[in-house]
Amino acid sequence: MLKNGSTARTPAALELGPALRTRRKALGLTMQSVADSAGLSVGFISQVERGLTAPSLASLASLAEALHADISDFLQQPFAFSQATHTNSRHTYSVTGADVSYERLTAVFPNSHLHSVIVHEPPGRRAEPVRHHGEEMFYVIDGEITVEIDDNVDVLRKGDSIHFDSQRIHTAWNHTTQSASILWCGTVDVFGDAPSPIHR
Amino acid sequence: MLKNGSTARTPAALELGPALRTRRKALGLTMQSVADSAGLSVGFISQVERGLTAPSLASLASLAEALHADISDFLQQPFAFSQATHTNSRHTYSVTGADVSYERLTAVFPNSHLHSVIVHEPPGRRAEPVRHHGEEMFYVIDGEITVEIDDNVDVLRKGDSIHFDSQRIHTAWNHTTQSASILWCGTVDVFGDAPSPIHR
DNA sequence: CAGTAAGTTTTAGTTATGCTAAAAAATGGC
DNA sequence: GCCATTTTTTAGCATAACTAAAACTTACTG
Repeated sequence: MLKNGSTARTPAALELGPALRTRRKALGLTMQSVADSAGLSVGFISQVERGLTAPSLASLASLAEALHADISDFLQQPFAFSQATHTNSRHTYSVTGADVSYERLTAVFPNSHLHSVIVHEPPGRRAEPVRHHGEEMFYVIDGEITVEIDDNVDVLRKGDSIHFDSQRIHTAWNHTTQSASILWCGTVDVFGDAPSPIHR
Repeated sequence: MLKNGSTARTPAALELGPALRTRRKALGLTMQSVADSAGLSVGFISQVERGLTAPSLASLASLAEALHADISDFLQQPFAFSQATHTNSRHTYSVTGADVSYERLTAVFPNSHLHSVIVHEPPGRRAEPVRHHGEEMFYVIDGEITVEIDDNVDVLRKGDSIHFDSQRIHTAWNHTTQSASILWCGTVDVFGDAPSPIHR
């Protein structure tokens, strides 16, 4: 992989070993005991922790389990950022054609996952059902909307909320005759900061 | 790995392929283009997506990058779940001693990362500055609060919001004489549903 | 429907590396 | 100093990660 240009910045790999070691130490365990409970050899643990070798996903899974952690705990890199937005000075997006508008609440920083918008949904408009990665949460600031997840229909009124796995087929619409304001929050990149999803 | 008792439940592996495929489809990409940008072969992509083979961490990293996603997005087992909460019927927590109260908005499903609460913050109360993994977002439903991130102080009023990396040292308090209601949303497990990390 | 182009699956093969076992080297009481 | 424990190093094997190319699908186009 080293000769492969596209992987030049080898992201997580550099941190993986040390992270595993830190975790093991935090639990006060010896390489031997971890090796045993993960079904691997001591020497190998040593190699992995020092980044001399990368474990297979299977081994990493065993390791994580032995360390009572989640695989993903070892594969992320931290970063710092923060941003506030204020009611009056918020930039509003409108999709041409539709009369929905969005106010963006979240910033983008390397590896940020959380995104949030206030959506002003006009009466009647109905979006295509979709499914994709991530999770979402709606909180109704004003008005009412109907949410359909798989075959489950729910009416949310002011102050209500819903939280679901985006892999379920979902859609929502404003069934009333007045505009609704929704605070949407999720792990899905709705802004297309990352090169945007192309739908046919 | 098959003979290894401790890995019996081979967790993520089973879902990894499909997850990658879902993501690729969501982006409207072809195996060829993904293969190219990840520096891998088409056939291999096919094998991986159908779970016939497991990619190495390095390849998985390239893949994730090509799919504009984070490795960890693919290593969690998806599960289907959704839950709505309604204003009147929401369970309210109160921490004994303090007079803050919380209304929980999110559900827990395996590997869910998104958590959300409505926090009713009484005047004056001030929490310890902390830093930890994850991201957070506040939205002020009612009242006002002061948020301090690193050395940056911000006053948020009704309708304002803030989004930040939890690794920055942060704290917030209600500087007014009236109660404030905050919608808090983040990737941090504030409920302690997941087995908690062991400190020291 | 034939013709072809784009996408995906299959197959067969090689190379690389994930991983082990065992020996060497630290580390650290007593 | 020595012995017990933990970690590092080395050498080597076998698995499976990965490729290239051919076969199969699907869908469009005149």
